[in-house]
Amino acid sequence: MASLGELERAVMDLLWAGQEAATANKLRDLLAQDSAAANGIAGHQGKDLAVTTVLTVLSRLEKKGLVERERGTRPHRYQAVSSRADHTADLMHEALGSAPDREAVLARFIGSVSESEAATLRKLLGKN
Amino acid sequence: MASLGELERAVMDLLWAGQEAATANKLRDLLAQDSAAANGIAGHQGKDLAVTTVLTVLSRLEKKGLVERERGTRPHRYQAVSSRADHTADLMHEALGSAPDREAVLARFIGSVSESEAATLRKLLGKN
DNA sequence: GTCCATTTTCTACGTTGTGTAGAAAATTCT
DNA sequence: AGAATTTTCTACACAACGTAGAAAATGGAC
Repeated sequence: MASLGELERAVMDLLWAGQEAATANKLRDLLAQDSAAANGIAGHQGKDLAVTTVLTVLSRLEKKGLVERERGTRPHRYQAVSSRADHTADLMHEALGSAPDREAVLARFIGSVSESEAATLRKLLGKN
Repeated sequence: MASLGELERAVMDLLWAGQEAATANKLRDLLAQDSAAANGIAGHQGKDLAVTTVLTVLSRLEKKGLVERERGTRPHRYQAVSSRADHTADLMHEALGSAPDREAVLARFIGSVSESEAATLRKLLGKN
């Protein structure tokens, strides 16, 4: 599937966090804020990227099928195709599917899950 | 963590499949066999790589912590550090851990698991 | 102890993915 | 139409990976 670079990931995180579709400019601003926060608010006014950079990344994410763009409105608006939870679950399935011995994988996986997660899983499996 | 290239993955698959530590030459031969089989046995005698290529890949895998080498014996012998099941389960945990909303991820994950896998999970989790 | 065959390390090149952005084209606003 | 905004095109640097030759290290034969 698609593994993401650092910036691609940051953009997806923003899209996943926000509920509405966002423009490239909006995303650029949010990225600047985030990086400022990351460096401690002191002075360092977080590297802000060129809008074209953000647009390039968005195009690549669109090509990878992770992002959808509304071409109708003039500043195009972008949104994640699927939720972070769905995407992450897909990644987990992808990993699981890459092994021929799925049962063994599940056994190891369960073996190293926290107790609260185990509880969550029991609940989820119980209902069916 | 470490994402693997195509050849790196092929080498790991061989190491995971075999129980004993293997030499680079042995792995080269196995890779040639595999690629021959992949192309249908007809003639195409599977591209065989230079041993140095295999050694380079093994070094990189060692640096990534996926492979361990015995330096004592003269043709060094290589083996996987952890089983494929362990490695795959680690990847799943890595994906899971990358999301802030783990419960949601688990819900999606369980939602798209086959019935037999669900059964396996119930068994592994003890409780009903 | 020297020479040869085997093995390992070092170095390198081509390709692809990603971060980055300027130049140019397209579109909208006034 | 002209100016401002937005999008596309093109490009470059850097890292990862597939690939392997050249050179160095090692072990065995004589």
